[in-house]
This record gives sequence, C-alpha cells and structure tokens, in this order.
Amino acid sequence: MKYITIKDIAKKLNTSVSTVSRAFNDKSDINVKTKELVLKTAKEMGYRQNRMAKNLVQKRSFNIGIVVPEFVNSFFPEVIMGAQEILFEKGYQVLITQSNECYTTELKNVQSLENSMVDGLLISLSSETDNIDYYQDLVKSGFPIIFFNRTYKEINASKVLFNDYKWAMFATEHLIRQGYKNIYHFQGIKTLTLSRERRRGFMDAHRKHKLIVEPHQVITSGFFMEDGENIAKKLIENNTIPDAIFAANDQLAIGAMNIFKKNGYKVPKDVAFIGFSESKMGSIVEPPLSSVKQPTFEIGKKAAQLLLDHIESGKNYIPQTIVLDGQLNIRASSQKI
Amino acid sequence: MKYITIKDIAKKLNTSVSTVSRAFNDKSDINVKTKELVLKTAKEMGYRQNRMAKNLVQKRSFNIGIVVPEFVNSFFPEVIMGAQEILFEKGYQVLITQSNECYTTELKNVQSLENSMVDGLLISLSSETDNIDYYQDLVKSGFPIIFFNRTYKEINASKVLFNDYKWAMFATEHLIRQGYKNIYHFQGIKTLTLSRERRRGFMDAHRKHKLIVEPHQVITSGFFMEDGENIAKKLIENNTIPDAIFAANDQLAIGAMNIFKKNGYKVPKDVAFIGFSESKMGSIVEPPLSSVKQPTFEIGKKAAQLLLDHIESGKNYIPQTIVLDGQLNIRASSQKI
DNA sequence: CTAAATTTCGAGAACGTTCTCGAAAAAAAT
DNA sequence: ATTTTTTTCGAGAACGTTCTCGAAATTTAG
Repeated sequence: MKYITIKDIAKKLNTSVSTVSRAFNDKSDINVKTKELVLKTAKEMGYRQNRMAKNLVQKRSFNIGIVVPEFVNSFFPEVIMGAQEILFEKGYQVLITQSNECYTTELKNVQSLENSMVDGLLISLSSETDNIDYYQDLVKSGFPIIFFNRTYKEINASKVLFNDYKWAMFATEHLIRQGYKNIYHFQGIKTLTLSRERRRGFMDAHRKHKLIVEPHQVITSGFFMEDGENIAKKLIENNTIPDAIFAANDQLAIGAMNIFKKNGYKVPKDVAFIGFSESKMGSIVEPPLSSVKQPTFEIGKKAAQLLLDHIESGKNYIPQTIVLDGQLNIRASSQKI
Repeated sequence: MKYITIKDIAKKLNTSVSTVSRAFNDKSDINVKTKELVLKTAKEMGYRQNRMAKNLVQKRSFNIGIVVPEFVNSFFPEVIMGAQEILFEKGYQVLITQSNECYTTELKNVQSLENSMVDGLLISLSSETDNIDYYQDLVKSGFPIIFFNRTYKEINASKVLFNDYKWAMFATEHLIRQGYKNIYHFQGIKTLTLSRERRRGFMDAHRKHKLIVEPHQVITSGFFMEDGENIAKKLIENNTIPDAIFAANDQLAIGAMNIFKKNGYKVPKDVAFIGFSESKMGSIVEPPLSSVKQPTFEIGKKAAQLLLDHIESGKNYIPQTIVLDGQLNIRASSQKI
C-alpha cells in the first residue's frame, strides 16, 4: 500500500511541505487561494493524513482509552456510548478494552493503552482489583485518568459515581413500606465500594424503620444471573424463604426470580423483588422487575467531559467527584397486591 | 509529562540508540549482557516504548479497527469479544466504533480508523448502507478488510457469514411441523442480505410443505423491540392474528409477544413464537423463546483469524467466505401442547 | 517612489523509533 | 602471529508530520 504524503502534494504543486501542512491546519499565514488549491489537489490525489506522524510531533494521539470489566451486560456499553458521543465530536478516537474482571488483564490493558500514547483514560475497576498502587502512581504523575462507578476512595482522581447508598436505601424503604419484613439483600461482590454502599443503604433503611437485620439476610456472590439462581436454590433447599429481595443488580434478581417461580413461588405474593442498575431484561421478565435506574449515558458523558477538562488544563487540574442520581422504577415485582 | 526515550537510555549507558533499540526488539546482533543491562536500566528509568514512532517507521500500527452498527444487543459485543481474544494474543489493539445504523457515520468511522493507520478492518455494515463504492475501492487497493454478518455479495473480500437461509428454513419447518398454518414472518430491515436470506428460508420451507404464503404474512420493520410491539399492535387492531410468528430476531419476537400477552392472547396456544440470533432475553421471557442460536464468539474469532491471514499474506491474499452453522433451540414459545 | 508593515512562503530541525551499512572488536582458524 | 570469520556495535537515514525562523513577496503608509 503506497500512501500519498504531504511531500507528494508539495512536489506536484511545486511548493514546500510547510505550505501544504499549513493548508490542512487552518494556519493564518497562508494565502486562501493556495490553501484551496492544496486542499483540492490533496483530495484529487486521495491524500489521507498520517496520524502517527502527526501525533508523534504533537505528542498527543487524540486517542482515549477505556477499560471496563465486562461487555455482556448493557451497563458498560451504554456508558461507553455516552463517552463516545462526547469524545467523538471533539475528534477523539476511543480504544475500548475489557478486563474480564481480572486484575492482571486490567493492568495489561492500561499499559498497552499507555504505550499507544492515549491522551487519557476512562476506567472502571475490575472486581478483583485490590492493589491500586499502579493507579496511584499514574494519578500522581499527572496522567489524565477518570474513574467511574468502580473505584477506590483512596485514589485522588476525578470520579463519576452513582449515589448507591441513597438509592439502595430508597429501594429498601420501598420494600419496607410495602410491609415486607423479612427482606434479604443479595450484595454481589462484597469488596467493591459500590456493593458496600448499597449494603449500607440497605442496613440504614432498616435502622431507620427500627428493623433488625440478621447476618444471614445479606448474601455474597458474583454478579451474574447464575449467581442469583444458585442463591435461590440454596434458600429453597434450606426452606428459608424471604418476603422480599433487594438485589445489587438486575441479573441477580432475575436469576433468583426464575428459580423461585420454577419452584412454584408467586412473585410478588410469596417473594417480592427489586433490582439495581435497571437493565432491559428487567422490563421483559414476568412480572416486570422494579429497579433503580442508573443514568448510564450520563455517566459516560460526564466522565468524558471531565477527562477533556483534565487534558486541557494539564498539570493544574483539580480532581472532582461527580455523584449522579437515578430513579426508582417501581413495577409489579415489588408491589404488594 | 516528560517521556523517557531510547536516547535517554543510550546516553546513560554511553551507548548508541541502535543498541538500545536492538535490545528491545530481540535482535540477534547484540551481546546478551548488554541486552540485559539495557533492559534493566530501561525498567529502572521507567521507559515506555512510544508506539507512534515505532508504527511510523514500520508502517503498521498493530491496531485493528472494528465497525459495528450497534452495541445495545449482545450480538455484536459478543462477536467483538471473540475477535479481541484472537487479536489480543497476537499483540493487536482493537479500536471499536459504532455506526448507529447510519451510513455516514459508518464511513466517517472507517476513514477515521484508516487515518489511525489500522492494519486492518472488521466490519458489519449498517442497515442503511446501500452504497458500497468506498468499500469496493478499499478492497481493490488491497487493504485488509473482513466483512461479517452484514455484507454484500458484490464485495470481493473475505466474509464470515451465518447460514441464514438454512436456519430460517429449519425454524419455519419446525413451526410447520407443529401444525401451525398461518405463520407470519417479521423480516426486520428488508434490504439486508441476511433479511433476504431469512425470508427465502421462510418461503422455501412453505414451498417444501406445499403451503402458500400470502404477501401480508411477511412484514417489514426495523430491528428493535419497539418495532415488534408496533407490528403486534397493528395486527391486533386489524384482527389478523397469526398462528405463529417467525421473527428475524429475538427483539422483534419479544416485543410482539409482550403486546399479544398484554392483550390476552396465550403463548404458544394462540400465537407461537420463534426468534433468531438467540439473546439472553429470550430465555428469561415467559414462556421462554425458541430461537436460532448464532455462534457469536466464533464469528468474531474466525473474522479475526481471516484478518490476520490477510495482513500476513499481503497482496496475494485470496479472499474466502466462511459460512458458520448454528443451532435451533426449541423452547416453550413454539411448542404446541 | 521609497520605506515600513504585513502577508506569504521555504528550509530545515524535531518528534522517537527502526533499519541498513559498514566498522570495530572478539573469536576462530591457519 | 597472522588471517579469516563471527559477533557486536555506532552513525545516520528514514518514516510523515508540525513548527520555528527568517526571507521573499506583496501591500500599505509616508
């Protein structure tokens, strides 16, 4: 493949590369007519700018790296779409990688992206990540990096978060107000800040209403549908059937709901359900699943915006934390009849 | 941000940049001891290779571009994951873009990726794309590009396809064998090759069983759940209720199913359903949706492999078409009781 | 009509690598 | 000890851009 370069154009027009370069970069010190001529012949010759070279001299790639734990739920794709929307219009390309919830792959991704000279990073940590030294160094070095959803308090960088505590509390209170007494919480992966926050919301809602939560009411697992199924099976086996379940995500709730239904339990009469991070599936399932809706697009957009801010302001950027709010969508799965 | 370069290392070690470069590139003409020394001090100094520069001289980026129409269904994410698996282990980075089913964005994506000097392209065309001149030129120029799922016969490049005809036929026959007579087909976007193939399967299944299909039994729409809902509403309005519906994807089927259920129709007793491109939702819905399962990961893997072949063999690459097979998963939504 | 100001341009360095070529150093062969 | 071979290295071009600096051309002012 023979690329046409700026030199070829210069030669053809009997001018210098500087002039041609000027034409493309909207520089003021060039005659409008020559500029147009350059642009025209460039088009005719099928010229395409070589980003590598440009980036090399400008020391920026106009690439943004995104690292997410997974792709299978619609949550992260939606966040990514939000970010892309902002970044794309500013001329940035987005490199997306996934860590598969694995710390080593996550680190490999980050480093690989750094090698590609990304101008900044948007990252949501894997559930396995408990060592944040690398990120601390990165942040300290001034590299533009924004964390979203899954992060650590200790990291002194900009963050876009969801108010997990508040909405977990609302969700739980909703169940309590419906009159449910024996409410279980499926907290997913225990160690994540977001899980802890949701659990805290769950606990405080009980406290507020002077209800006591027994340890066995909070159950740890993974975040997938199968995890929900397994928990439900075990509960049925032990014949410890909750009134209601507040799950840390829709997948867990749906998995469990299916098992309960299969075993003859009625939803919400026997067991009520409320999920989190509203997914499309939630509205399809029978009965439709109540859930807390997170502003996925908004998260992506805000994170992207912060990143652009950081890139533009350089060293003297002051990190901020944005906490977004959601919405409690009550559906049939949690309404006492 | 001050990057440490190969020059810095050379200076510190009192050697030449050539030697340092050799150390990193596993060249034979370097002493093992100096190599180790270079590698060690490079690590100490926190050296990170500049991809831009490397790519510039080597004229390849080790980046692969992927263009997909959308992100919201799990189909494309899964394909991407398959591709990533193959590409990642060969040291390639993946740049993902989405066209939002819009031709102009698609083209912009492709060009932007070309500017980033991607070594190759994996693409599934938007539903809007009817002008393939650009791709024809690209293919003719020898640029490595592999089409998957959505493509045009006319393009002379490697393709990874699904045997839509065959499995549409199987799906339809399954319904016919169950005794359904008045079967409708929701074909989605009419113009896509894959839609045409699926419709052809639908028609031929009827022909084979000596059944006649009236034009009104084949309905065109978009590919989203809302489209399915709208069709169902219209059918109910006109009181033309099919025995069974074969939808070109799960979303259409689920959308329609929900509306029928809401209007008091029983599934599968009053209306039976079968979808296509099995989605997670299909197994959650009540009753579980029969569907044709596509080997999503496999599609991504195969496409990536073809692309690597193409990149490696260069000009004398001979395009191939791989047609993959799927699986018919029969569930309650299509079983006559 | 000349001087000053402004516009427009070209030469050439720089970005951080890889790669070719030939030279120096070391090892092996005579 | 000398020649030949092999190993190891350094100099410098190249990749395709942008950018700085100063010079040429043009316009404006006096």
